[in-house]
Formats: sequence, structure tokens, C-alpha cells
Amino acid sequence: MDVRTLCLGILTLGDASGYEIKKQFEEGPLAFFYQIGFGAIYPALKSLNRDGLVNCTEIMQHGRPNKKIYSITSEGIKIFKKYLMRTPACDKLRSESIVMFFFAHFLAKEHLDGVFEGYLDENRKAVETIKNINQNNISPECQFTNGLGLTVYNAIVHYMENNRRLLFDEKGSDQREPEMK
Amino acid sequence: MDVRTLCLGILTLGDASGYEIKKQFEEGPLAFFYQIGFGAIYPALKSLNRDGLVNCTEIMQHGRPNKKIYSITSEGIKIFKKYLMRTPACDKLRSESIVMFFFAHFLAKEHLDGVFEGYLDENRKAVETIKNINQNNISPECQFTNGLGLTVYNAIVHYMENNRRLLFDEKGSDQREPEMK
DNA sequence: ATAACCATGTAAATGGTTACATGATTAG
DNA sequence: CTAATCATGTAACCATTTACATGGTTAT
Repeated sequence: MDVRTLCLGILTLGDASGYEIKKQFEEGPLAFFYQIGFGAIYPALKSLNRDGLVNCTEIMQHGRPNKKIYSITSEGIKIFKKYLMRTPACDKLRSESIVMFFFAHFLAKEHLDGVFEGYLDENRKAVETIKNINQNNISPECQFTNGLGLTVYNAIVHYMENNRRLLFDEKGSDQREPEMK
Repeated sequence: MDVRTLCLGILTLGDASGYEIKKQFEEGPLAFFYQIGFGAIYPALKSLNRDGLVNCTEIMQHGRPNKKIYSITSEGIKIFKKYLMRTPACDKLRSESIVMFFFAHFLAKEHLDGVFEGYLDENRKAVETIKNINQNNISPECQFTNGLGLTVYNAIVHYMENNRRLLFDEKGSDQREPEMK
């Protein structure tokens, strides 16, 4: 799913500027299922506008660039719906932290410790971010995806808390098995 | 983490051909944390060889292209370890299925149903694949990452089984809240 | 004072996917 | 007989990231 399609999707929820769309991908309900940056969003909006899938209203501002509010057109909605009829691609995950855990025997203890705490932190923050999404008045779909995210990030946090020893125990200790509930 | 680095990592586990490295990223313990294809692996191995980070031994075969077994050099190990000293990037996930759930109100019921069952299946298969990784004689690091993967994919499967109604219930039913253990 | 936030945009570089090209062997 | 597996590789294409460019406002 490319950035153009993702922007169309966000705009079905209401008008927004590029900046606001970026925020959606940092703190909004889709933040955990896609990450995109300014360098991809601004050109995407431009090309969507060129193709008539979104309209643009410029709001004059002083001291900063004019704000451009985009709204999706009926043609844009049509294209977005059409995209959704496809069979979705498989999930793609890229986790450098987990690769580092896998190769933990090559890491200095202090560094491994930093990577571990950093990853715990990343996942704890994800839990907090989802909890902070306003839970009133949200659609059941959004409840579903929020709940899924919360479940996954909580599972990671708990697993890490309970299985730290697999990465940090000295050699020669008893057999170890991962604990899972 | 680029494909070159990932290939070096795999080769620290033992010599392998490009084809075998690909299999590692389909069925091996890293399969859930990175996905890469032939079109990226073969050029990567070629360039690693050119840079002296891996050696290549060609094994003659009849009826199919000669097999090229790569082995990591001491320089390659040095470079790989150096890479691991960096601060890992944040996880990047891309899930078209979850985006489709989020926009479920735009989908025909039959299609939503297909996407839902497909995603359940994808995650159930992931659980099976991890369970099928030979659990004897594996390092604690690998136990850790396998266990983490198992925990996450199990959590997704159970969440989906228990919260199907959030996506499929008719409008006008009682208030619904996601169930999480 | 300092950091974070607001606000947009371009160009170059990176890096990976997809499609193509080839074709025997083995398992069900 | 059909599908999957084995086995490598290139080239064109696609999409995104990163770095650069600019700079006032607001909260701590």
C-alpha cells in the first residue's frame, strides 16, 4: 500500500494538511501499522491533487508556510474503495532490535542491555500511545485495530520482562525455556 | 539493516548459498523479523564477495545452475560486529490487512470476511512455522526470539478469535469493548 | 534559553521489488 | 501429470528515506 493510497484513506476521515497526516502516522490509530515521513507525504498529496483525487485549499499564515488543507474528492473515494477490494499483501516487519537479540552473542553486555531497555521502552510507549487515543466515540473498526495493537505491544512487553534471563544469564546455568502464558 | 548486513549475519551461522539464505528468511528463526527476496540477495552476495567480506566456492551441478556456497571472511565478521554496535532503528511494520480492518466500513461483507480469514490463517501459519523450528540444541538467544515471535502471533490469533464481532456485528447492537486478557 | 512544535517542499541517493530468462528433478 | 523444489541471475522500475532549505511560535 503506497503513500498515495494511505493519504487517501486518512482523508476519508476528514480534511487535513500534510503535517496533520504525518501526525496521524505518529500518534493516530494507524501509527502502528504504517510509518511514513514528510518526504513521502508532500509529493504524494501533490500528485493526488494533480490527478483530481484530492482538492487543496490554501490558508494564509504569517511567519510560516501557508497551510494547505486537502479534502478527498468523490473520484478519490472511488479509487480508495477500489484499492480496498484487493487481496492484502502479507505483513512486513523489520526489526533491527530483534535481529540484535538473535545475534546477542556478538554484542558487548552494556550494549545489549541498552538495546534491550530501548526496545522495552519503545514497546511500552506504543502501549501508552494507544491507550491515549481517545476511546470515546470511536468506531468498532478502530476499537478492533486499537485493541489488536494494544494486545501485541503488551504481549511483547510482558514477554521481555519475563524472559530477560534468556539473553543475560551466564553460561552454565540450568536449562532455560521461554515462559509463555 | 540492509540485505548485505542480513546476509553476513546468516553466514555467521554457517556457509550457505543464496538459495539457502532465502529459505532462512522464509522458514528460519529470522523469518518474522525480516523478509527479503532473491532479487536482493543475489546482488548482495555478489557485492559482498567483491568487497572481500565473503568467499565463494562454486559446486558443479548438472541440469541446474552451479551452486555457489558462500562463507564469511574474518573481515566480514568484523564488519558485521561493527554494524551490531549501532543503536537499532525502530521497528517498521506494514500491515495492509489491518489497514483494511480499519476501513472495514468500505468493504463488502464477503471481502472483509476473506481478508479476516486470510489474516487469521497467515498468523496461525506463523505460529506453526515457529513451532516447527527445531527446538533442540538451539541457543538461548534463538529461544528468546522464537518465543517472542510465538507470543506475538498467538496473541494476534487469540485476539482475532475473540473480537471478530467488532468488525462483523450489525449496527445497533449493544456497546462493544475489545476483550483482552 | 532551549526544546518542541508548526509548516512546506525538493533533489539526490538508497534500496528493494517485480518481471524476465532458463530448466531439470522430485514428491504426491 | 502436476506442483513444488532446486538454483542463479539481470535490468527496469518503483517507492521511500535522507539531507537540505527556511524560520516563527509556544511551552518549560
